[in-house]
Amino acid sequence: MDKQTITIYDVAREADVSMATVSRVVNGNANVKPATRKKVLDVIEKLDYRPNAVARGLASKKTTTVGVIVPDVTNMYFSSLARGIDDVATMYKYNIILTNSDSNSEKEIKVLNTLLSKQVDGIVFMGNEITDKLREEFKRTKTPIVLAGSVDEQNLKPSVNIDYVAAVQEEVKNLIDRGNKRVAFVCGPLEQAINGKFRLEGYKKALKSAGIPYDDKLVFETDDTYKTGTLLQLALMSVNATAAMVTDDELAAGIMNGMSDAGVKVPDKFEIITSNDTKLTEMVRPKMSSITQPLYDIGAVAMRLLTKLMNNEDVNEKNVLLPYGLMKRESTK
Amino acid sequence: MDKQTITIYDVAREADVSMATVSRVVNGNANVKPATRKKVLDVIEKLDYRPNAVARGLASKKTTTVGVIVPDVTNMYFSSLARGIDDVATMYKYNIILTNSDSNSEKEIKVLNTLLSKQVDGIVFMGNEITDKLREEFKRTKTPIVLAGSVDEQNLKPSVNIDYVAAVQEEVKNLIDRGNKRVAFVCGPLEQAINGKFRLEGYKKALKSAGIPYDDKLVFETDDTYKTGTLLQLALMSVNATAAMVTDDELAAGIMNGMSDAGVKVPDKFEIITSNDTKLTEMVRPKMSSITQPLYDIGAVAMRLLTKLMNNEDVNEKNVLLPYGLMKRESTK
DNA sequence: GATTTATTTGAAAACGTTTTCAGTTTGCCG
DNA sequence: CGGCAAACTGAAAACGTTTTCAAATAAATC
Repeated sequence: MDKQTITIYDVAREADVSMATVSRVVNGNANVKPATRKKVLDVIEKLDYRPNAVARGLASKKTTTVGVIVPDVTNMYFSSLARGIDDVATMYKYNIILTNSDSNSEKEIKVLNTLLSKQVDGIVFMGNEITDKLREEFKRTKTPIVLAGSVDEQNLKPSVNIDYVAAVQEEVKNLIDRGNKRVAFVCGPLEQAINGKFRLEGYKKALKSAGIPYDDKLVFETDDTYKTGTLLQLALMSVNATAAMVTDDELAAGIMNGMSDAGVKVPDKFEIITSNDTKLTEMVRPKMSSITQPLYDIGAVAMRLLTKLMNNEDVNEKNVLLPYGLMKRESTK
Repeated sequence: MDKQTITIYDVAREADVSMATVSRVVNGNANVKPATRKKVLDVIEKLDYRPNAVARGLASKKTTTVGVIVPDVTNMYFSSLARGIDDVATMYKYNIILTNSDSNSEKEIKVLNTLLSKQVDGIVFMGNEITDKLREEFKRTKTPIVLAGSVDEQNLKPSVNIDYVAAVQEEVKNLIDRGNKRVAFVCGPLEQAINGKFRLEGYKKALKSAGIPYDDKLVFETDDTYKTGTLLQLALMSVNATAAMVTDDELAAGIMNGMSDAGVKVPDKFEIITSNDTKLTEMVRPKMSSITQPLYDIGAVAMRLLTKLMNNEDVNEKNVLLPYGLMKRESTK
């Protein structure tokens, strides 16, 4: 139907050189006489030749494409990471194939495999529950994989994160120090190591060093959505919580609005700290105090790490922890 | 280094059939005897064979990958569209290469070309300023392109949108009917046809039919960011505006918070209507009234349209307008 | 059972590059 | 100039599929 496309062969013929030479000039190989280079370049220009990346990928076994698996791009936390990833990806001449997994283990495995069949040069994975099956799939491939903003308790793969334990511990300590005896811990699925293992541990540690007994009535496991947050006000009140450490910004916004709508003043009657410092924290009233994470940077560093892995450079630190901070805004006293 | 990969040839040998036959069973071609099919399938299973999509792409000239060009995934408006796109893409067995353009025409052209060189089967483009140069690039390729949530005044390419003129006109009319004599129009870059041509036209029409003269002091051209919104309060007050029609949710949130922070009660002293109905409208207090757009659907329909184009099916309506709505929340009286 | 027709199969040529290896030129030196 | 190294260049073999076309086999018809 369309035999319009110009191939390297056409260029070679027209420039009266071999395909090899054309390939060399296209790839910036030094071993080509300036005169021939120019000749070829002119023909390329004239014919409007564009290399076919698929053929190139087949021949060179490099696609300059990396896969990105994300629970949901619609979530600001992940879109921020994704943006950081894409920026350094393009900086290194890669493109990203973006896939949404909905945190569904089956889908994760499925897209992982289609990404591999598409011969991506590497993968950055986001998603906090690394199931055994997924880990098996990870092991099956030699394609480099790095986790971004996602922890695997077994540290099978390189990763970029912050120190969730310390961050939560510090914030909960602050809450306690300000006089809150009953601090709730509102989180996403505890199955996810980031919640059930790390953040919860920080929470417990803070309680312990303050001599407060752990009460699992104060732990609320949710699905991480705004909507759910809005419905939590009553439950939180009924256990006499006066503050909450929340693991997701949208969830936290929901809780806060639920409180406000029910007439519970934030922060006077109820303090809230959230975890991701997305721009949502600033848009909401009162503005939410938050653990600050360099979201964009986590993505960017993860991608940078991946480029090294893809290049077979050796990396000294496989599990990077980026610095976190604590941003006091208006949802805490 | 790694000669681990199983090819179709290995399967053929092991199953004692030809590569053609293996290819047929992999592709679900009907013309293969059940017995051989099973034999091949067993070998595939045993060898853990996975087709190489790159080779497949070269041979078949189909990559089952589409390019998505978006100003910024971090913007909820676009991430919602992107999600719709990805969902129907995977439904039709495509993957998406996602690229951020920052609405920068040069970058748009650049990524467009790298997407084409990667032989994507189609492209969905988001970004509201279609420059002549970009249009030229669009014309250069036979790869189908559709615009999602993005208008081109010249209607060069198929697109999926809502009727921005009518939507804005209707909302501004409501504002006027409620007694607002001075309604501001706060928008992103007027160069973008969606603002400078369509929405502005709706605004003007509404004024006209209410017999109110158009006053360009009431038109505020911005960069569409939250931050800018927060800084607009004074300017809006100084032109005695009592309401604003805003073209972006984050921008609107900024304006509203700017107002609230300055002690101007919304909606009592100032009414605000926004345009994109992202989930932000619900998270902010007061909740923002908005034109509702089926964001996810716009993406989904655009992608569906693209599949048809890629399939050479003919489509009856090239420029789809999806229904919009008006959602009254708390930022209007 | 001989034909005819339909169903399955395989050989080999694409697809558009990169890359290896051997050959040609060129430049330099004595 | 002759000889040798260095700089360029080209032929052809990959890369791992799909696809075409003809051949082989099986099924159906009379």
